[in-house]
Amino acid sequence: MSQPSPTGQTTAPRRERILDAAEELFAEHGFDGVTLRQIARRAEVDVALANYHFGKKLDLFQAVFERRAASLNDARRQALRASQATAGDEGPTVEQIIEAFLRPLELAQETGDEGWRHYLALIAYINNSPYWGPRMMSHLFDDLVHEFIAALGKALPGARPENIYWCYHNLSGALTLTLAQTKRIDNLSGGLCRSDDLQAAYDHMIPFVAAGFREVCQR
Amino acid sequence: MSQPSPTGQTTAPRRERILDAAEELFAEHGFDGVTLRQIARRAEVDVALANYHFGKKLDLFQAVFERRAASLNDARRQALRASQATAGDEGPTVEQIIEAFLRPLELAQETGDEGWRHYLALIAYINNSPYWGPRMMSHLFDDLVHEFIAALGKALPGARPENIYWCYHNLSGALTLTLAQTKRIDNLSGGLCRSDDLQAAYDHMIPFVAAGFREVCQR
DNA sequence: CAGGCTATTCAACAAGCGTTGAAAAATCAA
DNA sequence: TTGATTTTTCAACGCTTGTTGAATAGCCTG
Repeated sequence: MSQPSPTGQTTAPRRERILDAAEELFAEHGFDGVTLRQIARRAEVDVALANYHFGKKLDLFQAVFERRAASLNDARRQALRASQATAGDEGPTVEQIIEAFLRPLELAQETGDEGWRHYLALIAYINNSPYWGPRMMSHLFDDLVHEFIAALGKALPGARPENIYWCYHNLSGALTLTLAQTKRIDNLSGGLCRSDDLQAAYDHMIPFVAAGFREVCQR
Repeated sequence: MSQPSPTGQTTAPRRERILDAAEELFAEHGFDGVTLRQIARRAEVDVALANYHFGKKLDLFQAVFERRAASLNDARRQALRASQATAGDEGPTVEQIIEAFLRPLELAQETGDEGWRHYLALIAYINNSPYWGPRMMSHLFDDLVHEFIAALGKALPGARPENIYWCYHNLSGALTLTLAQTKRIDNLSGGLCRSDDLQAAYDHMIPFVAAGFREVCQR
């Protein structure tokens, strides 16, 4: 009676509902800004159940962080491979690589599954946090990032590795702020730009970043 | 007997010590990740004193946020004015404008005053936070940002305002991650890049961003 | 239907939280 | 030295927090 509900909304398995609620709340308020009781309330579940399924609060946080990581990494890796397959011997261009790095995120956010939007906002929170940031990000994303950086190195022959890393840092920052969905650019532009218009965000980000890479790494 | 201490370290006026401690802790752990008791302990002060000087916890947070805002805005505005003064009728170039936007931050962080480093990390935290972000940032920084955007508009004749705002968004993201000082790029690059090497960070960021603006806004 | 396992709730714990009012100390003016 | 004012401490409040152990309900296997 729990899974095949007609609406398919509130009756998902409780374990999953806890993850969903935690994902949304952690993304908006951070680890310390959220209470296990708030999570339980939103999941319509008893407080103790989170503990039964996930252990301590920090373990729940990590479970949320890891739930979608593999599938996200697969999508991005696959996009990179695809661009490499269609390219010639010299490999894909900078634009194509950045495109492969970013578009899967846009697609994930556009599935209509709000969970992905919250998840990516959570990644933004973690990536920008001096405390959780380095360790948690490294653990899940370093391998993938190094693949992309290697591809960029090939697309920018003769570039100094140091320069590539600094450029990646700039890319990562622009992306992080986009994922955070803070609505700041909405206010600033008087409604001309909308944080939730992801296609516009990435359409402007890709040429911006590609030009930056070329400028810094290729002269 | 309190101010003219020989070392000038721990004997600063207590009100200021509270702000310093709060600044550092809020920057690292966010608003909810810090306890008034932790702040008081670091400031070597009684818990109740924070309340006496600043009121509620949120008021203290805002006091920290506002303490250095005016002087920072002045420095950046002055840098913009200087670049406008030395430029001809068509105004400063994109590089010069970005330079004016960023270098005062580098200088602030390099004064040796650790407080500035913490303060700028706090701004990164706020700017990336969906909850505090838009309102608090707008209140203190919108006027200045609009001045810079106007200058960029003049340096990029014919550019669509929408494109300029999206480029500013990318710039803001790269800057925010730099200010956060998360050490992620240090790990990723195997020590090749250092988050606290601000000159390197800005030296790479300025041409990167300027090229991005040109690419997106000027063709 | 019986029995074992998993999932879920209930009730409560000690600890720590932000905040407060009143007492004490320090500072300053006359 | 007085007395008034500001600054700082003390002690405590009511409340919420994360976490837990025991009790209950649900579910599958035989």
